[in-house]
Amino acid sequence: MPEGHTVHRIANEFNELFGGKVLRVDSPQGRFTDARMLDGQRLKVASAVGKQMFLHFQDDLIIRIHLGIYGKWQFHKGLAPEVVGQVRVRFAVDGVTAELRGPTVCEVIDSKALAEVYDRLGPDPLNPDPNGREFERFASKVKKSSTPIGLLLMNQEVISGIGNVYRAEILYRAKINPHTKGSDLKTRQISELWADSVKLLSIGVLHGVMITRDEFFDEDPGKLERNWVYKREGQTCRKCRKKIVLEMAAGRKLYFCPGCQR
DNA sequence: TACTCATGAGCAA
DNA sequence: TGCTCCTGAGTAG
Repeated sequence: MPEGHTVHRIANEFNELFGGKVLRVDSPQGRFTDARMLDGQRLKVASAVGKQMFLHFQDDLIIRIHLGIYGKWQFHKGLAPEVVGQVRVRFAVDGVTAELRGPTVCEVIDSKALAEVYDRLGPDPLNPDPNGREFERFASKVKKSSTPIGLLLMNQEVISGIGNVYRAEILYRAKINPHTKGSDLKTRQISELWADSVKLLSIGVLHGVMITRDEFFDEDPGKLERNWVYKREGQTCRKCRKKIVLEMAAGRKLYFCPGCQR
């Protein structure tokens, strides 16, 4: 489930399992041609911004990984398993192997290129600045834009880490219609969107799934009960009983409640 | 077995 | 806006 919370979880797991260690790196599929260059290097630290993960090795070697829709990580304890299917890259130490399949991006960059990636990305609710500067960046981009908030939340230059599920759920929780222009939102509403993003993504990191109903923040109720509107088109709203609507917006499915989100 | 769909994003028109 | 790429799960027949 590659929205920002998944990527941060994986980065945490990498730090626990591989941080400070010398890694064996190979590409069974053969498409990650830089695997040989990284093999035998020490991983300093893993970090994440939005949906992108960065593995920082010695000598200014950084692997940038973006899962896209299809990308997946699998961690195996014990002996390295036999390769099944298309494995882009494997990272291993004695007793642990991490396999990456189907990423949109898996490439080696240096710190200069990393800075350029950081510049492009909007603030990440999972890396909040205690001084509130990240919120200010988000608010200023939203206020200046005549684009609907439903599209702005999906734009990684505006806020990074939000995907289709959180987009729909965060707007529902804020009772904001996704077609509302960014510039028409009140500061209070933008502030609420940011605060709720911080909250929901943090819950997501904790559980590993996207739970957006407060009553289930402590325990996952299963995928049919986790959300308010996502994938619930045609079903009745859990609050106002109106039917949840599904529209296509910029090629992606957009779910909302026409009663609660006027 | 074949087809459809998905939590993403870059690019051309 | 539509096409393309990447992979695997679920479903129809």
